[in-house]
Amino acid sequence: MFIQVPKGTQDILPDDAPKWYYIENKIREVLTKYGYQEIRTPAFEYTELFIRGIGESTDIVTKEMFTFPDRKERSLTLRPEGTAPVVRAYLENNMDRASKVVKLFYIGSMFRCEKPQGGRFRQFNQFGIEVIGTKSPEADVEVIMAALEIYEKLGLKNLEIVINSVGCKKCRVDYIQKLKKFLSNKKDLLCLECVKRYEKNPLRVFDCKKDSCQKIMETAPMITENLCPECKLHFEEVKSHLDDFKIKYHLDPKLVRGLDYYTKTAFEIVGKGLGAQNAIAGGGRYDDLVEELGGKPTPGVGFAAGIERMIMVMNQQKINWPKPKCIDIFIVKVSAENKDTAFRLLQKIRNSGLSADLDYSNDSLKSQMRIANKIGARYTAIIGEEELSKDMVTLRNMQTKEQKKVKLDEIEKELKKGSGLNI
RNA sequence: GUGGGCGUAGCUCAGUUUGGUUAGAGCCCUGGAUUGUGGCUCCAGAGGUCGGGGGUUCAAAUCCCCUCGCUCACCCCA
Repeated sequence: MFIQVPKGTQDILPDDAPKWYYIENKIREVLTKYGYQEIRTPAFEYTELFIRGIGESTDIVTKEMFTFPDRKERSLTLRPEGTAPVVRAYLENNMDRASKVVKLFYIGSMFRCEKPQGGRFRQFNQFGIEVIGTKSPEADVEVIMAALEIYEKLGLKNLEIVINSVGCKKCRVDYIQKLKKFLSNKKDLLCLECVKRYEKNPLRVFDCKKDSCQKIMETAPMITENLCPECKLHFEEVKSHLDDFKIKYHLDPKLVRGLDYYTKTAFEIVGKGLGAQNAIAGGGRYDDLVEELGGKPTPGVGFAAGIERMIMVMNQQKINWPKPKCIDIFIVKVSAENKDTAFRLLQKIRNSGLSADLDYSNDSLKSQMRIANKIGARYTAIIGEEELSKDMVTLRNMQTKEQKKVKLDEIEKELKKGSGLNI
């Protein structure tokens, strides 16, 4: 076997590439309308950024990062997510001084060293947005609406919004204590995994799929019942704005996200029929992150969305992708003697702004016509003795089969007539 | 990291249970029928280390062991 792509990576082949730029353009179009500006950060950062940003005990940091030393033994890591780098860039470039609220978006590859699975890759692409500098619940809602509009414009259907509040530093600590207390005398009833979770992050016990653990958690205290007044009010306002815009959502007090920096609002957008990896976007508020990374206390909110998973949903829902543009004109030479003329004409047509191509081989006319047909050329320009003697080509409309002789100089004019060959 | 399924032509797959001549089909590709004209049809042709290595055997795509890859689920996430 030849060398293959590394595990969990993939080639985007010419047939699929247009899907990607179609999606990327739509993302840029919608987010620009919402007042966001694009930012591009490096593919790797100093490892410490992610340890401090995402959290030392998270799965991403403990077992999923591509980490390697540079030549001076400084530890680098391929970015596993986009928020920490954006906040780093925000601080490093003093963006807080330019305006009070900064609204950024990014599109790019992320890297996590996990075992690949349906909808899960080691290099995958996300787009995401970050609103830094406001604690207004309107920002939380705007972020969700921006994501929804992108999905809607691309034709995605059957999406569900799941939302929760995970509280702030203060009320979460109180709540976790309460939850631990509740679980402490039930530890022997929990599964092995959940006993570990109890120690590490008791909120995750809610996620366990085992019936026995679920049963115990039914009577557990809920975070939403234990929010401090500020968090409770914030959550109420977020919900009422969503109601106001008639955006349907599903409240899930058990939704806990895997990154430590989330506070208050946490949400996911879930696609149906995607298998186990069904979250196409996830995000929330991170009011402590900027400070964690060395800035002044500054609130923020955002989300990250998986582009591969979007494409999976779109393919599954049989969305009509825009057709890629075909070549305008394919030059066909009757014999090898017309090669030079054909080559010169080719470049001339290209210089006029039309797309053109030809087959460089000396294959038969029939074979060249087949190629023209296969690549979907709108017209062929046939060059032979007969045409050359009059400084003309035979222009053939490949759809209608109509053809006529046209002066070399008038090919461009002929094609640009609009309806094309009307002969 | 744990567990299941699968690797045969560029693609989709048959053949593996029960080892037995030159490993098949459809699509795709190339050429011809049509000597200056594509798609449809017909004809012909090309294309394979049967994922890789080792073992058993007179004989292995087929049985055994190892390995690599893909895939699904768990964990977690986009």
